[in-house]
Amino acid sequence: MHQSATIKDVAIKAGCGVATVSRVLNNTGSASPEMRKRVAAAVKELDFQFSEVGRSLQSSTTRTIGFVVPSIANPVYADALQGAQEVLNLSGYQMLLISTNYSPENELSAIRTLISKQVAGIVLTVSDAEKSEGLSIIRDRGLPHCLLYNNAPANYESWSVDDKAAAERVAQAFSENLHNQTGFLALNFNKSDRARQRYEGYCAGCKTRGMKKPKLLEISENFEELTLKLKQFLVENPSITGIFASNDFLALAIIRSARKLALNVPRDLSIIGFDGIDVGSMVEPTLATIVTEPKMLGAGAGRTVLSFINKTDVPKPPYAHQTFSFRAGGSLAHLGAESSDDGKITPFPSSFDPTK
Amino acid sequence: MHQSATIKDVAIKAGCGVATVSRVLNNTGSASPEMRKRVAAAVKELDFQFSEVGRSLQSSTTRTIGFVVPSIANPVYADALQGAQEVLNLSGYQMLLISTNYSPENELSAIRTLISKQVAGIVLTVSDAEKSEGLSIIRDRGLPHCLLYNNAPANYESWSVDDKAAAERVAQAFSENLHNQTGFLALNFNKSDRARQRYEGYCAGCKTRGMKKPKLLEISENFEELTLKLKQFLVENPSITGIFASNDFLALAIIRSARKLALNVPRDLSIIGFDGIDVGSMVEPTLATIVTEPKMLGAGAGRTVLSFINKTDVPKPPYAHQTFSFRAGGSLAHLGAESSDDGKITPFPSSFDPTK
DNA sequence: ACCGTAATTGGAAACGTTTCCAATTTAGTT
DNA sequence: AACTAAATTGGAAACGTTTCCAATTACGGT
Repeated sequence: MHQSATIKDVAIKAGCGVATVSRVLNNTGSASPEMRKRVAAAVKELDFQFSEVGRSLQSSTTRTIGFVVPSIANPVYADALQGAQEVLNLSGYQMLLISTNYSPENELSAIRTLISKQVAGIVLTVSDAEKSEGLSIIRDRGLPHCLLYNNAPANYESWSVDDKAAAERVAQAFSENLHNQTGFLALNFNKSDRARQRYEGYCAGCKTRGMKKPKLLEISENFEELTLKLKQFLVENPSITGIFASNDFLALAIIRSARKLALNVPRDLSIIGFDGIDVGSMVEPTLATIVTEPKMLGAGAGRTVLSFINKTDVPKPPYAHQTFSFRAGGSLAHLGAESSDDGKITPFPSSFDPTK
Repeated sequence: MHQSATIKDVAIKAGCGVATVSRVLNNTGSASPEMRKRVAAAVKELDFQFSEVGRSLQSSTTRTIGFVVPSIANPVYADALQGAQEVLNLSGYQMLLISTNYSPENELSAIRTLISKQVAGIVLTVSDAEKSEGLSIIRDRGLPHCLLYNNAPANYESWSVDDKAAAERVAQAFSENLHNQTGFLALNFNKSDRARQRYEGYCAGCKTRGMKKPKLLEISENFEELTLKLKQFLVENPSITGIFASNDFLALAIIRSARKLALNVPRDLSIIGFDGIDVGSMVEPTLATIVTEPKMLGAGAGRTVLSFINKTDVPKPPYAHQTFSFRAGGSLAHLGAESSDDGKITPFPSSFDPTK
């Protein structure tokens, strides 16, 4: 339970001044072999490690990058963090992580906290990049930063999926398979500009391809209600043949709900997801989805901030159309002439209860 | 791009000493209303925020807790981190996060880094709690700490799933459904004491219930080879009727592989997973699995460390048998008399290719 | 008007580093 | 042997806080 030794302790034990210890340990300035030996011995004996706090105060820079994300539990951000982590570790930086639960107020206080902790840079995902107060603060201070999963306003660095283009690609997929009227399923629509941009892009894509404007199906946290909402949704919009879910998790959930309503996916209802999580290709039917690369994006954002700090070349984010790809899957059906069942549904009873 | 203001700047602008500013801002000691007003004005004008670095140096404590986990991308740890995050935030602490990629060397250097950053406490998952060098260092220093997902040696605090008991529960489930010879599927068996303890517990459970000793099927990172390995495994062990996968992800992967081999789950092969990820109950068949609560565990570990720091009552981890529960699912079949197909298999060709 | 007590205030030290600069030692040249 | 240049060394200041302590000011009560 011993207190940490300081450089002063080392100096005393080695019988020299603190300046010498500092020089020896940092390999800056000269020192006699004899002195090096004595210092090394003292360090070993005391199990000395520098206090980063002392160092930071003196150098006014911490080797710490702040991260602000909506949720760690969301695999998209978790993967991005893992990617960033690997990049940071190689450069000897650490990750100070705050999750905001999709709340703009938390974003602001998180950013303030990171600033007072004197992080060397910040990687962040905000709920609305255009209006974010925290983001302006960061800018005003001239803190190295990079957006992640936010399509950036002018002059902001950002590593992100081009949500609009990706959503248009989804419209294309539905169109190619002769779907005309589809739905868009979103969670927390108002809390994230990502969901909104996907919807926007999707509407645009549908319009371009002469499809009907997609119907919006919005749900809150509560997944239990999803089945009921889906049933209601399909009754109100009987011509719907497909649903674009704004993430894969929702896609799998809606497939389950469809199953509970005795609907066959994809025969009665096609589903396309977003994100490309691995389990999507393990389930039956496999999930048609937009595949993204969260790890690559997180790593990129990390590298970008590091490059600002080190004043090296800023890495180029991928071109918009390279931030995603479409993965075909069994959940998307082609509405050929042979398809007699055109979306008319018999919503219940549930033929199968997976909770049993 | 302005430099951060310091307390000295505030003092000058407010026309007083730094001690006064400190007292006013921290609400410690007295100050005249007039003075408070002047200081407040100066703070606002300069957009002053304390430097936590300066504060930490003086108080020799950071409001930061270090976290060491094998991987952020693994949803179990991601969820645990999210749970811890929420607890920390409420107490005004932040999370300094390092992931080790399941490597003991990285564990040690991560711990050293955290110590030199002077974290107030550490929550950590190590690959082998009995032998961890980093853990001893933490102990020697008397740093507040708590293990997460490691069953603790004596005197160590830990929030963890009782892997052995949970694995025994899996044996019970197979036994109740009249399975006799089963397999155990593990990834990175040697890198984690979790997997080993599950295997141990599972073997013990099978023995207790008079089942045959489970066969071990071990794979490396590469999921592509899984199908081939499974085929080989079943050819070599034709009497196997069920497989216990050491996590849900593996369970879903093995179900896919079974499907590729034209095997029906659960008719030809039953599967039980571990972790209880949500998608497990969305897929068809639903996944029988051990449900755990990573968020609760992460939050508990966080609270434990905070309680050490604040010298308040240490929260009690759940009793061993409350750290998990068994969730029934369609992937586990009852081998009744009507089951004519007793595990004899015709391993190929694949009748369905989900990548098409 | 005067005194004692309480409230208010600021100077200075301390926390653990790095780095400037000056002082000392060593080595090399004549 | 004397002198110069180079290498080695340590003292002290600085980074941004908090807090001890002493000094100053304000306020009631006689």
